[in-house]
Amino acid sequence: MRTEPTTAKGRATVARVLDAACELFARQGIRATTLDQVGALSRTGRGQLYLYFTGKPGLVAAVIAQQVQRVLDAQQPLLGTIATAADVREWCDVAARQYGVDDPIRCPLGSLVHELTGQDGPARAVLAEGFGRWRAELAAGLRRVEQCDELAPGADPDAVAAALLAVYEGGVLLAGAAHDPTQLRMVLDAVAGLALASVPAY
Amino acid sequence: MRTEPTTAKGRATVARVLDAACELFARQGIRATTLDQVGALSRTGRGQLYLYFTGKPGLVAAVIAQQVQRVLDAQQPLLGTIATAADVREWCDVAARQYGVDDPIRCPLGSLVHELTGQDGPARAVLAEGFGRWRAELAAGLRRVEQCDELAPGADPDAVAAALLAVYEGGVLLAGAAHDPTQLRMVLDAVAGLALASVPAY
DNA sequence: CCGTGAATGTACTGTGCAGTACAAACGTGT
DNA sequence: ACACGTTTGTACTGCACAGTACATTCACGG
Repeated sequence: MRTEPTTAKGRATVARVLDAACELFARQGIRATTLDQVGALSRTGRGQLYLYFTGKPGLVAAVIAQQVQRVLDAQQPLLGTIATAADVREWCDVAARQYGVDDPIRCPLGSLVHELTGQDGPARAVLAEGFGRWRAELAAGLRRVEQCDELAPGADPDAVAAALLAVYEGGVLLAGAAHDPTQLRMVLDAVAGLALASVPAY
Repeated sequence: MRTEPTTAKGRATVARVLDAACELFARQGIRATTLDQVGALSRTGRGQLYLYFTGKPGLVAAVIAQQVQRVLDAQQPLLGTIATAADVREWCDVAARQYGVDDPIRCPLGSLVHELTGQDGPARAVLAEGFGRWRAELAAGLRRVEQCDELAPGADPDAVAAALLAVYEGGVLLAGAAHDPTQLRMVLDAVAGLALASVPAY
């Protein structure tokens, strides 16, 4: 961001651009999104894009930071209250259900990983740190589950958290390739089933 | 492929182009690879690219088919002989160890998923079918493990196979974001640990 | 009501890359 | 040795998009 906006109008424009870019990057990828598309969706001209961001690389960096914040904010209410095995299953359910049969299946964070070239080290670091925080919050929830003795015996909350996050990202990938959201549900259920103490109905 | 090569020389050229394109697509992605780069690496000119392939989309389709075949061929010896829990752990170990600390961490198949636009339906289908075969071979191996009673009680071989593949793809993604191959190893070990019967040393 | 800095829109430029045309070299059968 | 189809290299064209320059409009303080 070259010039900080000083007026309310300017800040609104920056927010609109960020929103539009988040949307487009998540839906069709970074390289497939042109600055004209961002301009059209946010109803701004080229002028602002180069006034508030230093060109496309700058916009990408800003969007990644924003997208990380968004995802974590969206996850927080669910992750923060995980305390039982049922809550974990609920989290899986929500994660799987967010993708309809029609819209493209991509994680707004995961889909960005492969589009960063070797030279955007900082952006990649922000992304990696976002995944780290995500995993940490999940691990905190799983530790509470462990307190209730609803974790499978011998399962390490940190390892399970990393595994759940990975299986989610991988599940999104496979489901995206097959255009079939149920593949995501299947793998999430599979790992959840292995990691949580089976609670027979007695 | 517009024109099939009829001579040995022509076939050799096609093979060289396919090799070079596989390499470049896997390393830097489809959109980041120019036809000139493919030409340079395979020591061919533009002429051949448009003689044997119908332009870039055609090349992409051919490369995907080739890449699927390659990965499955490479996996076959290992997957075909899985019979015990130790074999599964060995598979995880090999999968994790293939990435050095320096080279970019990307699955040659997984990294392609996000680069296909909505319009390359056939290419995506080939990719999805490749994942399907991969999972099927893994599942066959896990069924043999089940025969030995070395699968965790109640674990379904098919579900575990899907989960292992997903956690591999997701682990590659996370490890790639963090530039840290150990993240892949961690999540593979975590899922393998949950899915395989714990064999205490007694 | 005017002046100044912020914000906005547009028209222009350069470049990198996909796609095309075509001429030269190769090689195989007769 | 010749002829013809195959293979190869290169030079050209057009376009899409990032980046730039600049003229115009807005809004707030004096």
